[in-house]
Amino acid sequence: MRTDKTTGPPRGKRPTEEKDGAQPASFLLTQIGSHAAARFAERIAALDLTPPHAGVLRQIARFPAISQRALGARLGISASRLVGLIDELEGRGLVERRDDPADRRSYALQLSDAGRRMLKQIGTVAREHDQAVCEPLTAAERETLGRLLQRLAEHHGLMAGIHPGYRSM
Amino acid sequence: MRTDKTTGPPRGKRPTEEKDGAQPASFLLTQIGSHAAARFAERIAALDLTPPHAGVLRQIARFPAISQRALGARLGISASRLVGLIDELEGRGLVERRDDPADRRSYALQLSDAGRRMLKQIGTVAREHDQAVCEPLTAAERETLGRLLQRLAEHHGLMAGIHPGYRSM
DNA sequence: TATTGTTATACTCTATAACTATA
DNA sequence: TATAGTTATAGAGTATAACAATA
Repeated sequence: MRTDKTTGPPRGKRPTEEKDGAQPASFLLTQIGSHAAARFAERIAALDLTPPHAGVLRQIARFPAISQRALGARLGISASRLVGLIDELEGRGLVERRDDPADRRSYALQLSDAGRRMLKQIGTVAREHDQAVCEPLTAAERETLGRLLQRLAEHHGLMAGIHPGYRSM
Repeated sequence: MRTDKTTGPPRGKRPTEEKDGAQPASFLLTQIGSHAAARFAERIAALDLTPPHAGVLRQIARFPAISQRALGARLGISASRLVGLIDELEGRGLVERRDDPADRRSYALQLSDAGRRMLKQIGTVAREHDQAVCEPLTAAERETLGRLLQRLAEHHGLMAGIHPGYRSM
């Protein structure tokens, strides 16, 4: 028997129109995470790269001689899509497709010297980005935030460099 | 004259292959935020809704009689895209396009009773989602995380219900 | 017969521009 | 002339399926 107060907007307290008090943490995570991803994409666009490009370079550095297939699986990117990404990076001399002596179907992906330099620049950009994102927090607060987020990431099975949202953008 | 140690993978310490110690908070935010968004999308799919649908319902509840144009601006969604979203919600009897007496070009969007009930269900799902996301944290830790995230959101100008990533998915 | 890289194809999502009816 | 909603169109991004070479 719902009492029929259907007309107005009496949801909770509605303190003001601009800010609700205390949103759920999960909502804030989605919102800030999306914002952070967009800002990072803007920054590395200055290097003529997209987030997927950066992810590819990082993973090749981490696992030299990895095959395209394995790399795709690791990043959550389809093999067919990876072809284009590697094409672009190879075309710019950042990545090399060497022959895999053990299996002539596969490539053994390697970073070139230029690729390693680019990765260093990405690191610099990433640190600047991190500074900007965490700007309003003290060092101690950043430490606290980092620990809590790390716990969440581990709980949800999110591993190291994998798939931070290599979609769209 | 760079000493030529170009072959190996001597980046930093490389403690193990599976987990790096301490990733930047910004990266964790992107990763967890993306994960949380995907999980929320899964949950409301059980209500036959997408995140943009939920955002539309929430904003109409918050600003009854809002026009489509204003709603789109508020959500960061183009006016043309909003047409389809509202069509779907209206087709399911959740939203009503009433005439705006002040301006015959505009609609005055309203939630129906069914729309309000649906919004309640979304609220329930959202709470379950929040629980799941924050599961490994104690109540005190959730409180701490929430405060830190709120500070970040305010610093970056992210307002209440706006654009938590109503893209793709 | 299975797998690697590749290509072809199709599908989803979304925005921009053009259109109408009001203002 | 400008604005609300709508429709048409086009572009970006991505995955799935088919294909050739190799295992």
